[in-house]
Amino acid sequence: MSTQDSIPALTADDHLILVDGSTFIFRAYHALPPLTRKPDGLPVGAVSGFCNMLWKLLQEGLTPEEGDEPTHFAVIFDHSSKTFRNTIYPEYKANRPDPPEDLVPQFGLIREATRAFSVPCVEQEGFEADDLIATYARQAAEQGAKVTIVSGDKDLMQLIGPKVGMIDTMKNKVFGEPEVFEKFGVGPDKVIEVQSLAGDSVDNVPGVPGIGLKTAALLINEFGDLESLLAQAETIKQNKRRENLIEFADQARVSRELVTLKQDVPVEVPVASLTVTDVDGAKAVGFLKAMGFSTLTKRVAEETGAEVDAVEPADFQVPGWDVPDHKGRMAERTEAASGAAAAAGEGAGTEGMMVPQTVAEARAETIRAIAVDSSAYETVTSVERLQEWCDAAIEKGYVAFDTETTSLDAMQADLVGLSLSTEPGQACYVPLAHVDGEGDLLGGGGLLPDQIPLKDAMEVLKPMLEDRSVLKIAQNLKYDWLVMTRYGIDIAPYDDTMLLSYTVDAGKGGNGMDELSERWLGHKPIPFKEVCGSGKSMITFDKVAIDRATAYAAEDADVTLRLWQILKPRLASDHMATVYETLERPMVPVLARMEKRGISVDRQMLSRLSGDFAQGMAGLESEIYELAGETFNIGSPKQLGEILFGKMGIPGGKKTKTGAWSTSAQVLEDLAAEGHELPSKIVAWRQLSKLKSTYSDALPGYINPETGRVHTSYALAATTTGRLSSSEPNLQNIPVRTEAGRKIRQAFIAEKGHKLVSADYSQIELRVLAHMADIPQLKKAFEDGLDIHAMTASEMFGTPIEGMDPMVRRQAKAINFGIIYGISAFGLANQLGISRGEAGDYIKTYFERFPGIKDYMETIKKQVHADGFVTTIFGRKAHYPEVNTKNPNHRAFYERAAINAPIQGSAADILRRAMVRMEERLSDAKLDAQMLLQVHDELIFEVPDAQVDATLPVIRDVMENACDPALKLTVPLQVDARAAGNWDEAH
DNA sequence: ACGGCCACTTA
DNA sequence: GTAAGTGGCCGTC
Repeated sequence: MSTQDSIPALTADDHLILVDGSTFIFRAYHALPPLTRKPDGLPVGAVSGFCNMLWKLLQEGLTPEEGDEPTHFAVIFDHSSKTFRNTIYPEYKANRPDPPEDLVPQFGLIREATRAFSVPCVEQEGFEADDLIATYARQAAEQGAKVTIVSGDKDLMQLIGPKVGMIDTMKNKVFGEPEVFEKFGVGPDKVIEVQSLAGDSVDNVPGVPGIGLKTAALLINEFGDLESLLAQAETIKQNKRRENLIEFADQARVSRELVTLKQDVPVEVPVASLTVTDVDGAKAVGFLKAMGFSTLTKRVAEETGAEVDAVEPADFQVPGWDVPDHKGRMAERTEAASGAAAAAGEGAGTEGMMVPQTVAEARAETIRAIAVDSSAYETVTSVERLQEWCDAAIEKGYVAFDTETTSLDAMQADLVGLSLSTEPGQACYVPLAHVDGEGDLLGGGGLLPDQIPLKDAMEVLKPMLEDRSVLKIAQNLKYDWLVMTRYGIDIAPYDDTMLLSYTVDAGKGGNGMDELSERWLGHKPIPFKEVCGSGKSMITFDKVAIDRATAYAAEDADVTLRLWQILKPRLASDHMATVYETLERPMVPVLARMEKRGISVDRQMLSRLSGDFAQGMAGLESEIYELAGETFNIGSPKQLGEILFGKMGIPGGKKTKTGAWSTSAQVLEDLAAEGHELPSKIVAWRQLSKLKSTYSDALPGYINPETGRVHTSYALAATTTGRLSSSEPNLQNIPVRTEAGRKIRQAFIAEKGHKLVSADYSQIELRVLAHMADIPQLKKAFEDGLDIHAMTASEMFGTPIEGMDPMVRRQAKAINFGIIYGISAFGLANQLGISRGEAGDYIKTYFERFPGIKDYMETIKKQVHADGFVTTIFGRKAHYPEVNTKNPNHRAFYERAAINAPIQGSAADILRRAMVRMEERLSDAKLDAQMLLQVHDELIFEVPDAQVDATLPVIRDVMENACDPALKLTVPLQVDARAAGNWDEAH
């Protein structure tokens, strides 16, 4: 090429940076918080991340050291989705979903951004960005220059070599040979071989079935490369592996072609022309101003000498973005600047004048810029230093804290240490009960030196942790609250980062600290299992060496503080402060106390039941073996399927997702109805087996040896809808349906001299629906105290409520439930055992009788597609980020979930309101009733015998009026409450 | 030892 | 058709 001759070649002094633009966009979009431009709501989160990274790289190179600045620089993009790889293998990247709607306009914007910073922007028809990067990297390296690829894409790792490095700026991670080895189990030169075997589900590279990265690395390390392996495949010992390697040899060869990057693309832009030129300040500032990135605008202006005020924001079209659609919402948001800066502590400088979104983003940007360095933390070993940390917390007015203990079960956990952080990057760990982890032989386990005596530490900490003017910030505070309360400390006031995240982002992903840290800080905290191990070899935290414990524990406090600074301002920007303050935060001590109280179970009774169940199972077992003509494992659906549909030749078996015979209760009951004897015995056996293993056998193991009671753990941030969940043990699914099951429930008993009171809302979800969808007939029926299912049947079929056929009522009941679940003809047909057509007719009739319900459903669907979330009557949000998927089945699923969420979630909100008020109302009435359990529409209390009559009305009153005064529900709520010696009779 | 699948339990 | 959690089996690590 003639141009190449006129430009000097690269030299050993040159440094070429190649930014993988396409993957950066996706990564930035998902990793960074969503951010929209102020005036029109144009999504610019990924653009912001990109500009910050680009500017940093241009300024500093890869390290802040001198001499590492790039001499050559380019951002490489994919041109279109079809490349030469699709000719080799049409399925390549075929299962890639379409990019999210709000990401599309950012593709063009990032190209604009690149040009605004005067950086070459390269893409080429028929080739992926990866191929261009491979080609440029090879050319530059051959000319002796240093090359750095900026990407997190593992597919580029094959390029790494002496001259070619790779860095993931989003995760602040440098990839060299050791990192490649860690990821693929081989060096960069063998990455292709491993990938061709392991395949890649994301890119739809097939590989060889049954071979993952681990096995692939093993094989390549043994045989050298793919072809040698395939040539010697016969010698592989493992049957399945050998067969697959032989059968799928050609598939592996195709895979190898797919993953091999093309290093000889006839590039249209020569590598030597990718030189760095000075940033044109006015041009860059114009772009940044147009985007509304105030922090970066200022920084770039300072560095380039451009006058911010003198530059007009750049004007350009953004394809795929409709401005008018978003104006209304944005205008509303702008008004809500209220106290967002104060919300997160130090509201410094200009923040007070910014809108909440901008505060939140500016905060995130600043915090991300401070590196998390787990070697920089302090181990506090003296009372004096601890006092200084507490003073610092009091001075600041807030402190992040975290406890380290001997157990994940807060009810059995002993305090081992505690960490504090008052500003990002600064944190300490206070070891209190670490013991010698090594010398078991010499009776190790002695308390290690240089630890503050527990009692002295608590004396220093207590005033600060209980100080009303110091906000304590924790991740999943309920745990720490339970631990600290046993040491006589009542933490207040507090914030919980897990609940903050749940409040603003429910449905977008988990709310655990590690996940939040990666999502918001781009930082992966030290995993617990790297400190304590896992499984059988797991050690308790008191055996962890103190320096290691400091790195882990102080990092948790550091990360928690950062998350708080990022998430707290979002309460204002997202209008979620009331939800957090009335439905989330106050639940922490309420649930903690319920967990602490626990509930009594009758151990003897459960043990007897286990015996009874075992006997019943044994009887059924022999009958089953007799009928089957052989013994087999009844608990194995696979073996059972072979007996029923293979050996016995019964036809009509359904398939499960994995293609195996379905042996679900539904299938077995259908077979029983056809006159087969075996299936119903299997169903009966399975029920007994479940009752025995999950309940009568397992529950006694949860009895706490100190309290003699069972303490469940409630998760506040586990569901998308706002419901709680219960685990270890799950006390929200204790049997009630069958006689045998109710025996389990009878084992939940009141303390001597007490009764259990169960108070449950009647039809709360249908009432909520009647209110939200504003259905006159339903509301009237609830006001008149009618049988709602009978009334539904009467409306639909015109039959009088008096003397109604129970089967007709049953059908109406199924439809009512179906409505709550986002009805489909398929589901209703399944439930009622009728045809899809009949079910469709029922639904049609229902919608004709209750047109408001149909309107409600359509409105919800529109909302979720437009906003990505739906809301409950109290403003809780449930997000469905994938609802706009093209897959019709998935789409319909998310739509049903979105229809259900406001109904289920509003009911959950009402329960939460009742729970938050309950304790005070009881104590005001001088009642000693204790709230023990919550089961979605039911609360269980333990009440002194003498107070039962006085307590019931109070409980009912609180529950029935739980919406007051925030909201006037247009249907009455009805609560039924009863007292008895055990849960079954109270229910 | 761990994870996916299937089955069962609840509201 | 919605929302959850647990236990046994069974294949992979």
